[in-house]
Amino acid sequence: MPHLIDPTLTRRERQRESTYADIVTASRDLLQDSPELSLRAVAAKMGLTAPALYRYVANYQELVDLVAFEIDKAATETFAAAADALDPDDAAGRLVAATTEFRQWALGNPHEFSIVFANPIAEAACVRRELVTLASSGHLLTDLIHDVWVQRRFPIPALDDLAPAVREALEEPLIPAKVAHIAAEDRGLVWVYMQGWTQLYGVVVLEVMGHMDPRVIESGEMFIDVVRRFAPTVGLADDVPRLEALIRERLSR
Amino acid sequence: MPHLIDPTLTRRERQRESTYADIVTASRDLLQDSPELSLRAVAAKMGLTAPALYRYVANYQELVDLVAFEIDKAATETFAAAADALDPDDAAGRLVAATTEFRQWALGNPHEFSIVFANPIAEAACVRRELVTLASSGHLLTDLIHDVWVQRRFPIPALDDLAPAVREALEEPLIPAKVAHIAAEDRGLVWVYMQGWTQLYGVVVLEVMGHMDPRVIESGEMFIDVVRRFAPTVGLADDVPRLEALIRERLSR
DNA sequence: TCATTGAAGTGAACGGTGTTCACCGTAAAC
DNA sequence: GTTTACGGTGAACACCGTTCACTTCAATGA
Repeated sequence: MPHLIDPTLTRRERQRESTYADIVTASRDLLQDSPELSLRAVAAKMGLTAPALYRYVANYQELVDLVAFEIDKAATETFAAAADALDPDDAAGRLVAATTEFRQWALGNPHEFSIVFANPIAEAACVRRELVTLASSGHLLTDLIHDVWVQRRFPIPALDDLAPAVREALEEPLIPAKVAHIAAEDRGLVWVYMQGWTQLYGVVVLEVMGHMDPRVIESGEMFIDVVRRFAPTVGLADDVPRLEALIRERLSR
Repeated sequence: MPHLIDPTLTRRERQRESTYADIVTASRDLLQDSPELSLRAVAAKMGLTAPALYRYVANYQELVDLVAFEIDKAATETFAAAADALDPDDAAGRLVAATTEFRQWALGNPHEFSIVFANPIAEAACVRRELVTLASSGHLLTDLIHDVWVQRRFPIPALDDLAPAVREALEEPLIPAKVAHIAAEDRGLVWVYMQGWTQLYGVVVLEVMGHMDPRVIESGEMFIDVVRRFAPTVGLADDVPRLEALIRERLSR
C-alpha cells in the first residue's frame, strides 16, 4: 500500500507514521527467521537503539500487538485475493478458497501465524482483546459464510434455541461493528461461523505446531477432511467433490 | 506416587531420580503463577544455582520437555480417574467424562496446558517429537474411543478408502506402541480418533487462549456443541441427551 | 527572524534470562 | 585408602525488557 501524501498530516506526523510502518516491516522480517520477536532486534534492524522504540510503543506487549494486528490485516488481504480469483457468484468456492489460503499461509508463515492466532490474550489488557477481536480475518470469513447463506439459505439455529450465554454473545458481540450488518434474527448464522472457525482453527493449529503426523500434515488430508465434514452444515453437501478438487488444486501450488 | 525404595538402584541413582522429581515439582509450582518457565527460577526454587541444573538437563528446551512430559502424565491420570468414576460398561460416558475433565483441566491450568499442547515442536529435535507423540493423554483417548467402538461398532473408514498419506500414517504410526493393540484392519478407527481430537483441540485451545467470547467460554457451550456434533460419528447419536447432562453436571462443579 | 518548545534518539544502567567454564568438595568405587 | 567422578559453585558472556538523564534538532509561535 503506497503511502500517498496526506496534506491533513503534518510532516512530523507523516514521518511518525512511516516509522510505525518500518517497525512492522522490521518485525515481520525477523519473524521470517526466528520464532521470537525481540524489541532490541527490531530496533537494531531499524538502525535504532532499543530505548528509541519506546517513543512509539509503551512496552513489548504493545509492539507484539501492533505487529499482530498488521499481520492479520495483510494476511486477510491475501485470503480475500484468493476468494476474488473466483467467480463472484461462486460463494461456496470463494469461502473454500479463502479458507485454504488461510491454511497455506499459516503453514508457510508459522511464526507470523503464532503471533496472531496462538497468543494468549486471557491475561492481557482490554485494548489487546479489542484489537484481536476485531480481527479482519474473522470479519472476512464471516462475510464469506454470509454470502453462502444468502445463496443457499441453509438452516441456522434460532436465537431461542441457543443457550442464554450464546444468545447474549451473538446479540451483543464484544465488537458490535463486526456483525452489525447481520440482522438480529439471523444472528444464529454467526454461531455457525463460530462452529466452522473452531474446527478450522483446530486443524491448522495442530498442523502449524507440528502436533500431527508429518505425513498427514504434508498431505493436507485432515484439513480437507474438516472442510468435507463442515460442508453439509452450510448447505454445500452436493458441492463437496467440486470444492475438494478446488482445495487440492490450491494445495498443490 | 510415593517413591518406594528400589534396591536395584544405587543410592546415588535414587538421589538423582529424586532430584528430577524436585525439578518437575518446582517447575509446576512456578507454572501455577507465571506463564513463563525459567531455568533460573526453577534452580532458585530448589535452592540451587542455575548451572547446577545443567547436570540434569542439557538445555532449557530439555527442561521444558521433561516438565511437559510429566505434566501430561499426571494430567492423564486425572482424566482416567474421571472416566473410572463411571460404570466400567458405560464406554460412552467414560469417554465424555475424560474429555470433559480434559477441558476443565486445561482451563484451570492454562500454563501447564500451553506447555504440553500449545508448544511448537516443528523445529525441535527428534527426541522432543517422540516424547510428545507418545503422549499418554493421546493414548488414553484412543483407548476410550476404542472401547466405545467395541460396544457400538460404529462404521469406520476402510484403509483403502483413505488417502495414501493417511493410510501410511495409520499403518506405521510414528510411535508403534501407541496403537499396537488395534488390529491392522481396524486402524480406520484411529482416523476417527484423530478427527475427534482435532475438534476437541480446536475448542479447548481457543478457550484457553481466550480467543472466544468470554461468555461462551464461561458457559462451555461451544465445548458441549463440539461433543454433540461428534457423538453421531462414534455411534452415540441416541446418547446425546444423557451425555450432555453428564457434561453439564461436571462443568458445574 | 529568533527564541522556545518538544519530539526523537542516545548511552549508561538495572535486573532478568540461557549458557559456558574453571574450580572444588565430597561421596562413591576400586 | 586412594582415586574417580558426580554434583555443586561463582564468575563471566551475551542477550533480553525497561528506565532515566541527557542531547540534538526541527517545528512552532512571537
